[in-house]
Amino acid sequence: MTRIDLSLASEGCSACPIRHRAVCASCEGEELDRLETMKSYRSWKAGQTIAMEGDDLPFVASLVTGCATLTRSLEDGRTQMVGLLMPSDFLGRPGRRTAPYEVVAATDVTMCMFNRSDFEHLLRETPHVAERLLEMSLDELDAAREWMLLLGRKTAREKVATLLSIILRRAANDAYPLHAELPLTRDAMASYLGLTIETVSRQITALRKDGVISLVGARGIECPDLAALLTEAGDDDDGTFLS
Amino acid sequence: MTRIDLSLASEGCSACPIRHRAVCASCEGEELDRLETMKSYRSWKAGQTIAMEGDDLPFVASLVTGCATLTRSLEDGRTQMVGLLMPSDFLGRPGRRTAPYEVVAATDVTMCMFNRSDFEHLLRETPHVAERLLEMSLDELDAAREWMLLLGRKTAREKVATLLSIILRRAANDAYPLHAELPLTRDAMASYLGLTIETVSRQITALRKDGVISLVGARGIECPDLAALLTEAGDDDDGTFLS
DNA sequence: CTGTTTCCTTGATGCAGGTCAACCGGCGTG
DNA sequence: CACGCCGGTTGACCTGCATCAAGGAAACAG
Repeated sequence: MTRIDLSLASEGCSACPIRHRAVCASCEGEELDRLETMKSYRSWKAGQTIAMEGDDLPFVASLVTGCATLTRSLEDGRTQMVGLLMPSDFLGRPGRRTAPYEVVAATDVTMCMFNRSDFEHLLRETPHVAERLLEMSLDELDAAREWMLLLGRKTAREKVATLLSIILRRAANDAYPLHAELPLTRDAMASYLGLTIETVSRQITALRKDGVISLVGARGIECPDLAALLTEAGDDDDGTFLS
Repeated sequence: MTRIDLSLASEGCSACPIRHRAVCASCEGEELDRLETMKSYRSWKAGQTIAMEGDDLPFVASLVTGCATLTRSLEDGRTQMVGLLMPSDFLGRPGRRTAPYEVVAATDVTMCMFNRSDFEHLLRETPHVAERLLEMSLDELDAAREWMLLLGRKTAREKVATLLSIILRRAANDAYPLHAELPLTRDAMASYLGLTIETVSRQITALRKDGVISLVGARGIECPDLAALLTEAGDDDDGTFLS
């Protein structure tokens, strides 16, 4: 169920891959030392549940590697993804004990965890961290609002094109054609987009047949012309809304 | 276009109706005095635009009275409401100059405004305020996520029932049957819910015919049985997601 | 190697909600 | 008073996506 990732545990914060983007980004010297003593790593395998809706969540954490999803559900079982955590994203909320949504590892995941009440103390004493957390929360709020526009008004094709463009943009290697490995199953994509698996599959097929993207192996996608994909996405503004 | 609300301008913060819920909630004494010197009031009539998408927004503000909407749009004109500001809610983001969405007064509106860079200074110097702003932002994020569940997965009837229940709950006078005046036009409701005007109208009619609600005059609704309405809304948890 | 499971694709069909259009009542204005 | 306008309702029709169903391919276990 749980395993310690030794390669990370043995290194200090200064070698951390999310050192300069996570909630700890603005910490230096003493503050960083303090964080160092508070943190612990924990990993989950793809598909494992990190927390259930309503669970007690005694920690907060930064996602170090992998990808995790936040999902809310209705009583009859319909579900909607409401958050997608990527490396450096923050999980948990100071001042709240229970998780308001299910948290699931979409790929293998490693988190850098802090005891919640310890972290709350830290927040009160180091404005740096509080400031950075506010900034990250506001970014997430912006992302959520962009996502609302997608859910409320975009067509299935636009939704799929938008998601693919986000993933490609994240992968952001400067190679052409743009290439990325999908961190999400069709199921997770459908949950993200407020669609069914079948519709996602059909739209991906359609985009492929129209030459906007191509599939490489089981999980890879390529896009020869990002501008074309962005046009399909309905808004050709920057649309960087995964925070 | 702009007018000063004298009844508010003449009073100090201590008489402010949102004194204990807004971003200033935790301020006392000197901090409050400082806010007092920084603030100014401004009002808009229902329907007026407070800021356009992309506009420079040189202030941040607390909504004192009335109701305002935040709306994002696609290039071809489709729009989605992404925020609904009620009294005590905060508008603007420290560290950003331009509004990422259109802000419109849904009813007559009065705001308590601060110059943005002055407010940013204040934030850095008074952790109280920063803390409160973080708390409010996280509440808004929760609200946005609940809203995403609605947009992605609820049926038209559930959407309308959810919105009505939120409005009734906000109005929260203990009288029965529960009563409220709708602060939103059908248009605004449709924008909120990711539906068309026609569908909203039909669903309201349907709920009325089914005895779940009744209409009183042009803008009033009554609900004899909130539990029944919440059942129609699809989730009978508390669903308080207007922050 | 074979059976099972998981993930994905494709096809056939139905329906919720969008679109287009007409109409109604209230209200402000010339 | 007549008129136009605005917000809302209702009807007829259409379509985009969900639903139901079947089958393929890759990964894995025995």
